[in-house]
Amino acid sequence: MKRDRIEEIAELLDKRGKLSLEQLATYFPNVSQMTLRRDLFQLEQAGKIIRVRGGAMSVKEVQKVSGEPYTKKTAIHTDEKIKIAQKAAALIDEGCSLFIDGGTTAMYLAKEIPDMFINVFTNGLAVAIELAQKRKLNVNMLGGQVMKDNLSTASPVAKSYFEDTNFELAIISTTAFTPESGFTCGSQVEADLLRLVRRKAKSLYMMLDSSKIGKIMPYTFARVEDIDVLITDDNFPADLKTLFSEKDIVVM
Amino acid sequence: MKRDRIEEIAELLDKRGKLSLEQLATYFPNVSQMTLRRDLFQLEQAGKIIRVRGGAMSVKEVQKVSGEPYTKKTAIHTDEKIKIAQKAAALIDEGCSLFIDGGTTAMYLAKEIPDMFINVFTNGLAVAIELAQKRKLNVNMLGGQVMKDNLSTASPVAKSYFEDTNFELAIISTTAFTPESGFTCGSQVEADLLRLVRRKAKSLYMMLDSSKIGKIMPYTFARVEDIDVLITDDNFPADLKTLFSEKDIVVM
DNA sequence: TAGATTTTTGTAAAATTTTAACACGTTTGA
DNA sequence: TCAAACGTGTTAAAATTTTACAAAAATCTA
Repeated sequence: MKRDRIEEIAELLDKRGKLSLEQLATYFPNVSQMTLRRDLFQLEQAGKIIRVRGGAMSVKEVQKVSGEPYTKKTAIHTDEKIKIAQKAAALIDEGCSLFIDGGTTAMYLAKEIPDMFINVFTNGLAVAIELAQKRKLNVNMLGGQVMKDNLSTASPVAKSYFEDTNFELAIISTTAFTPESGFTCGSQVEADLLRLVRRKAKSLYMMLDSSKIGKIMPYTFARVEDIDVLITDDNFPADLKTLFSEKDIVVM
Repeated sequence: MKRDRIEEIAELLDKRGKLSLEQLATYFPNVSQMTLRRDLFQLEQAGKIIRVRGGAMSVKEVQKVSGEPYTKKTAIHTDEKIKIAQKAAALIDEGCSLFIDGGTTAMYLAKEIPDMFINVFTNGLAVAIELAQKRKLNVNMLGGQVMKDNLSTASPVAKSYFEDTNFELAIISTTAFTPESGFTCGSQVEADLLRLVRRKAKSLYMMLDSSKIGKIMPYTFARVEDIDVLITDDNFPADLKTLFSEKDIVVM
């Protein structure tokens, strides 16, 4: 039981890279934090993890040369995003061809996608690296100028790149949403890219964590009626839910 | 002075592996612990160290353990590669536009390039992420299929991408070299890309760590006479040095 | 060069996390 | 069966980190 738990913790850390003690505690509700602490201590002794203030991280994570998440402040709304990502990952069918954007939610989606034969296009550097870990999966990176704040690329040249590529599905996450302005983002070229993706894809799934509702960014890249499925979390307001449902958009 | 101190801290940590804040404080008696703390925070952001309770440890230290395919590669001959990267970084002038490839040596180069106003094109995902950390620097990522073994992209589409872009300098690293076959790599599309880069760039600097001498890969992308500067380590054989020098190629 | 603005630094309190100590139930093995 | 060893939970104490604010230094600008 102890052994099992410790192994589970090690696996979790390998998957997540880094976990706080509180997050660990939610995974193991029937033991105390002190016990988990002692487990972490043992794993540290074994050289499998590194304890950092607030929790621990897997050694593997550090070994990824410039691995992103552990430096980033991914702390915000992580759990919601992971849940959304899990829902989205479940919607992907083997053999399909899809586009994923470069946001942080997309990053979690990349982690959750199981290793299977699919073609993925992305404009996210971190997303591409994460996906490259999977053997069966084929990753295609969109080129362009790298945006430093979210590690994704965008460029007008993408248009020509897309000419010869096809994908059935696009799963994108938004940084801001209001019913009036629709889904918006902060950069002109990014909006251009996403609009292009929207037109290219047969279906468009949108990942929206509820913390982004009510925010408006300068450029609209999609409106409510443009999407086919909305993937969100439990805090999604009921009135918005009906708004989407009325337009035959699946909310999950 | 801040910059210097931070660098000193990074070096110290690379040497010692792990240091407590108190130990650090004895090394820097004229600044407060809070300042050191902030320095460590910055270094953590840059991905060079990991802060642990009580102090910090260098990423290198952790990386010395075993790891994944890409990681494994980076672990070998690290010190030589870093030295080569430092030499190469010193050759970059502010304001210029250059291409860097996606290899592991290029990764170290990316780390060594100071934050200045330059334009960098790269086909390396990890390289792009590393460069994106720098404020003044502008990064452009080449798109294409992601090669999982070295986290770089290559695609025939790159050709069209390059049509409107210009760079004076290309610094690329090779995976194999012999005087007869020249600089070779393992993938057809990668060779295509590098040949294209070679023709686009006014000057071509090649990074070659001596462990790669004598190895041959299937595709030649450059011959001895194609390059302008060869950047290598101290173990570089004297006879090869003369071979390059005879063709007016700077060896350093 | 003076003045304004930004950056860097120091101090001390507040918040958080970790450790230590002890008690209690369970398992193990003679 | 009993005792020793082990795993666990609870609490208080210790240590570390973060935050907030002010002062000093450096940089920029007119």
